Amino acid sequence: MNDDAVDLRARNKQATREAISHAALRLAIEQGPHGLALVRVHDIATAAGVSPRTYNNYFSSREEAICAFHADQARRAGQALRARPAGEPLDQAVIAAVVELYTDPEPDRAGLRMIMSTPALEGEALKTFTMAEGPLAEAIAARTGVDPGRDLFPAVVAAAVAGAIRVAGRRWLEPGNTESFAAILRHALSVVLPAAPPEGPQR
Amino acid sequence: MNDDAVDLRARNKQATREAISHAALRLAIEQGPHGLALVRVHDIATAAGVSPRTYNNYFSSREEAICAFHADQARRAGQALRARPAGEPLDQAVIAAVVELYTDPEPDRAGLRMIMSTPALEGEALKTFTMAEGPLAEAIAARTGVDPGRDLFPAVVAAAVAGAIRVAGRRWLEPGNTESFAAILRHALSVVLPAAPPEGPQR
DNA sequence: CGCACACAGTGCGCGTCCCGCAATATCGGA
DNA sequence: TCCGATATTGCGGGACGCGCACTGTGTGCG
Repeated sequence: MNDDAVDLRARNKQATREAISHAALRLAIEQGPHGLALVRVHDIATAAGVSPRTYNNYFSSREEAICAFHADQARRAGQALRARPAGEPLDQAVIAAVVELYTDPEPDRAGLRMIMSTPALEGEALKTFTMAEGPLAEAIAARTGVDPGRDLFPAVVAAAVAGAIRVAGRRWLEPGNTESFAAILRHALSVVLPAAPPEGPQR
Repeated sequence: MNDDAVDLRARNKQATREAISHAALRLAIEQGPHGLALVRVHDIATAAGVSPRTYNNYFSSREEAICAFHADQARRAGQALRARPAGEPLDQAVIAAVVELYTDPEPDRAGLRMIMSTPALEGEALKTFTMAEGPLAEAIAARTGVDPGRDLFPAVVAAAVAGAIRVAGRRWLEPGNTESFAAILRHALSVVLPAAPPEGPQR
């Protein structure tokens, strides 16, 4: 959760965590959307070079392991927004932050498609996505000067943004699509982001 | 005029389905948010008056059984919107439809709180919520005359609406809250619903 | 320089779950 | 009333999640 780990020990831990997660995703992709049940824990552990028991020390379900990467990335949404210049309007700041976050490494089409077309994985992914709304909402609150405890605006906008990202991802994966993910993302976000913070301190 | 299966057999099936689901939710509430693991399949089945194997014929996981009610309700979002008068503006129609859908039987606080404070259940609930976005998006598309295959507007708005409902639910459950669910719901929806369909047939 | 400690990795075993298969009970319709 | 459809159930296997205890290695202190 903290990246200050200069600790070499923690580094190895993180490395094996990523190794397991990566192996899980890779095997899942190999089996295709309908073969999740065929991805045995034993296979994941072997592919990652650890024992099945160790795998279980890091993740308590295949879904969790497979979606770990997206979870980590989603967690960065809040700080991505905070990194935008302070004067920037909310809508532009959010769009810029999200586009940057989700296009720096162009998302893996196969992985995304795998997750979005597998109910069990989709549930896990949605959970992590929702978890990321909290930090994002706080960042929005900080930028707009709204008290998140008093007004729903930050949380609702954060949820809407997360939803727009999901929809954009879905569209991007559609067979006949030719547009870039960034373009779709901007379009989707522009639908919900005109939302303006409540005027004045009323209500 | 009736979508109720004239088939009496299907009725019984639906009845036992609800019996199992209801029993599952009740037991889960009894155990509290941290005792989901203590709700054994055997207990649910016994409480519902069926065998464990039958329980498994209806649901493939505890989470699914517990969240079945919310799933069914979420599925009605689309038709709730279609039931609104045709001339009504999109924002008012959606707000009216959603408020009606989620306040006719006032939601069960304990059940909602149970689900939202249990990660495993939350994932399942989010999945069902997301599933409901499809029909809702189609209804929005039909009302606005937008082709959902060409424009993201319907899907994005549907996702935003679902997000707003979630946020409203969360706020409603907060300890110090005194407002009615309907009021919170209207407020949350009003943040994202100013969104207007794309002008003209461009893009 | 070495030692004791903390902690990641591992093996084992138990309890539970999910589900395919096949037999049985039950109910609706002709 | 009887037949066919299907809902329910029992059984058994494969897999999983996790607590517990042990081992081996890197860490920091004396």
